[in-house]
Amino acid sequence: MMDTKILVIEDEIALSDAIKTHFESEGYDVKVAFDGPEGITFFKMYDPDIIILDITLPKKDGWQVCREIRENSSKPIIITSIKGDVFDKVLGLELGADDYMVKPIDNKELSARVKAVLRRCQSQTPQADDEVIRFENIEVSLQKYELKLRGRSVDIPPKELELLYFLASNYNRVFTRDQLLDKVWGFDYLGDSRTVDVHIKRLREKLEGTSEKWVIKTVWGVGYKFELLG
Amino acid sequence: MMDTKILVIEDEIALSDAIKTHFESEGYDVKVAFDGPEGITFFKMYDPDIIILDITLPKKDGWQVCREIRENSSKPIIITSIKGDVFDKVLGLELGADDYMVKPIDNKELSARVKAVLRRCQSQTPQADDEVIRFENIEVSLQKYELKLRGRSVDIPPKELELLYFLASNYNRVFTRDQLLDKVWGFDYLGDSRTVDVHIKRLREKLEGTSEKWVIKTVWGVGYKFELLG
DNA sequence: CTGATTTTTTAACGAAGTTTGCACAAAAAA
DNA sequence: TTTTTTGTGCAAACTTCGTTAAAAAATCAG
Repeated sequence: MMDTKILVIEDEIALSDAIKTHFESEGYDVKVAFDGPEGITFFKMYDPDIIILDITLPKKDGWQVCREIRENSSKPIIITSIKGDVFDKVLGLELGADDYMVKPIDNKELSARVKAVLRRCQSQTPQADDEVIRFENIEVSLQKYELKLRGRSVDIPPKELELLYFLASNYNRVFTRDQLLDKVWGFDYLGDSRTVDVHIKRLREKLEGTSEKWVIKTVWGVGYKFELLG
Repeated sequence: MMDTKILVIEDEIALSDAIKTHFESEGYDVKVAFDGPEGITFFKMYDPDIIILDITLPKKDGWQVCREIRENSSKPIIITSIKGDVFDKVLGLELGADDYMVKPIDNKELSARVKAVLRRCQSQTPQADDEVIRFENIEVSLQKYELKLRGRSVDIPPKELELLYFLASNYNRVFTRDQLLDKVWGFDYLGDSRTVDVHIKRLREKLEGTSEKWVIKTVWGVGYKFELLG
């Protein structure tokens, strides 16, 4: 298998080091650039398969770098943004970014996203996308923003879908309300943790009686989990 | 229960008073410093969980204070600045501030930000692998918050689970009630050591007859241990 | 842009579950 | 026996949870 090459454009050395070490341990080939112009140069020289690009960079910011890379190439780009940054999803997508993450970066999550993005870009059929979670009688697609129960499409608001998707893709694991706010609502979210309860309630209404094999369970004093039953 | 300590470094007395009153009414412990050096001193003495730091301060400005705090600690810092101040977000982020607010300060928003920042800092940690403790017929997972006896999932309240987890992961070692209160309930817990007895009792009820190979044993005059037999 | 509709968030309150303090009984050492 | 330590039952205090309703925010259609 040919080594997949990752270019990391990131000025915070501690972070870029961590990412480099992590991906190298997973068998990728990694190169790091520390500012915008260096990023562009390395991109041309190194010809990476995927770029992980920070928004706040010295000399030339991430948006600009993204734009320039897109002039010559359609290689996938994952954008990372610091908390508190003015960060525009839509702008990112218009510039041709393929995914984005808000710092702090969790290596495991980054890995998953890199894999997902590569898979997406390598498979020619754009419809064939693996970001669908399936268990008995349930199917959650983040890309189509669609929930299917017993094969039937069910209307569901976006936040509920995202919450369900997150819980289901980390099944059996408990998350506190605060963790869910971070992961589903986002790092910068300001708001009450009781919000989670209400969404869970509405999810349970929709899912009620769909299957005996799984359930959204309350772990008293801790939080919630999507549990697969034996 | 809410024992979170906030250090407010702010020279404008009307404002610091308002903040103090507000957070105390929400159950936080608040201390106020009125200039830079005092802020540093209080930081060392008081060991707060979070710092709310004004930029314009007598004697030593907020940037400098931020820098000095960051030399020794990664405790979260929220910076406040007067509207119209020369105010550099990026500089702030580089110095390690965690959030910003522009005056005038709205108490509710400040509360929300404090909560959000604390949440962020707390959910940094728990990505750890699932540490499951296993002995014959027993399985304790802190990640799933689950206790399995003879392969069956058994309902158990969080404190009991944590106590069991702690004892089992330090099997054969005796802990006094006070040590258990420290380790399981938290070092700042104030309460009766008989509480431990009660939890031990209920644990024993649940675990009774599960296995001949281990037991929660009383060490008379000392405390308890999870003992492996054989 | 405006008003209607949907979604999300907040607030409140009762219900359910947990933890704790206390009193006293039982057990172990002295 | 006396003293000390531990076990247990119970009720009170406390936390957390589920649900509802209403406010606020976002989205959509015209």
